[in-house]
Amino acid sequence: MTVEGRPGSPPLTARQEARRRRILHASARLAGRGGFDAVQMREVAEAAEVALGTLYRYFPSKVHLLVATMQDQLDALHATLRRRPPAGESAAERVAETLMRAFRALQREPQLADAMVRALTFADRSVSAEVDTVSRRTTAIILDAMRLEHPTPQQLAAVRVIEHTWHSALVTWLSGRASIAQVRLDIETACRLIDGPEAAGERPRAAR
Amino acid sequence: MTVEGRPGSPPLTARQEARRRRILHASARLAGRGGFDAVQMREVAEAAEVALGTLYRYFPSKVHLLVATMQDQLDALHATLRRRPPAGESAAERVAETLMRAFRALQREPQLADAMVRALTFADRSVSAEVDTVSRRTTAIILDAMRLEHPTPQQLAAVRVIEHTWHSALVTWLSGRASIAQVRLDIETACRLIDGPEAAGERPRAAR
DNA sequence: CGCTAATCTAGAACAAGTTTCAGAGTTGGC
DNA sequence: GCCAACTCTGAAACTTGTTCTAGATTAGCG
Repeated sequence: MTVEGRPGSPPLTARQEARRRRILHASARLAGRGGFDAVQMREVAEAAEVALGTLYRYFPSKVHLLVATMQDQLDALHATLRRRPPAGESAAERVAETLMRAFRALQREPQLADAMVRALTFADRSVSAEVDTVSRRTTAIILDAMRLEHPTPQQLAAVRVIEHTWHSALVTWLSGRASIAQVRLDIETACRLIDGPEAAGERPRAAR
Repeated sequence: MTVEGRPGSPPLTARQEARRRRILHASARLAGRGGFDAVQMREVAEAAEVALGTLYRYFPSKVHLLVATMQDQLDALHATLRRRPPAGESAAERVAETLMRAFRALQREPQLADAMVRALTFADRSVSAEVDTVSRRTTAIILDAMRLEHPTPQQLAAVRVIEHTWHSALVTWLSGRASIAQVRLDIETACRLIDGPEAAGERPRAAR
């Protein structure tokens, strides 16, 4: 029914792919200004030179659109990180460094971050597949940073908590209820879980 | 400007207090059925026998209304918990038990939980004061469960991460992306942070 | 009581997300 | 090149959150 950029569904023609790209671009640009509220479906359609009905065929709701926008941004981030991997000594350090780097990227476009994160947490069941994709990509980024051959089940559990912390801390920062320092502390605290409770002596300390 | 039930602002007359109560009651009832979407301002106003404009004078937006509803529910929960405190031996156990108990309470009214949590995470800056109140009450509940005389800074940091985990896990459960077992595991994982990385034999003992 | 300011009501009006529909344009298969 | 099926467009309509207005009610006060 829906076109969807996901590989697997009917492949898009070049023009369709271009439309999809224009839409995502317009979405990100509008979000970069006023945040969630500034992404108005009529304006996105106009900016992407597409009819409103078409926009809705590509993305069945504003939330779908913004979650897709987030997938896009995450991909870009992941690529960047692969090019310059984190340098910490322990897995915990590398994860914390990676997340803080992602965080600084979001800081540069706080309005865009606002739009994407609000969409993500506001998403209801009808978007759960897409949200899940975002979640899986986030997990992949964290696991990449850990650089472990065989993460233990406990470490995987730790990754889940870290992700929760990351999302929630982001939300509190975006709504002005936590400072950046606080976010960093929260992330570092959660990352302590990676090295496990036996962490003798060594405690997370800022790399560099 | 706004009436607000918060003590401090102009005291409400009995009729106003009654209106406020009717509104919150109607809100919770509607949320208990269809969740966030079912809480429609016109319907709340009608059910509470109040004009739409009055509803907006008491709660300046749907999100404000639902966050206030959450404050209400949290108060009730906190009272219940005080009556029957958690019984675990370590602070971590008691916190996990408390949160799982809260979680079961929410499970009984998943639609209501959905409405409240969605409102909470969707809230923008204009609601941050109210959201902060909710957050502080949650913190109080957790600290109560820990029953520590002097929580260390690290333990306070752990509480923050636990709260993040709690919120975010709730969101993923509500959107059908995590099972209850998974939520429990996540909460228990986060609670491991309380007992601290030095987890040797005995640690934070209950002040009892 | 009677006055004045604040509050409440009913209802219209507005804004933005979403749906719908008729007609024009594309595409893929033959 | 031509047809059938699908896609896109433009515009109107519908829904629900939010705002506004004019007139009724109520509360506080002398």
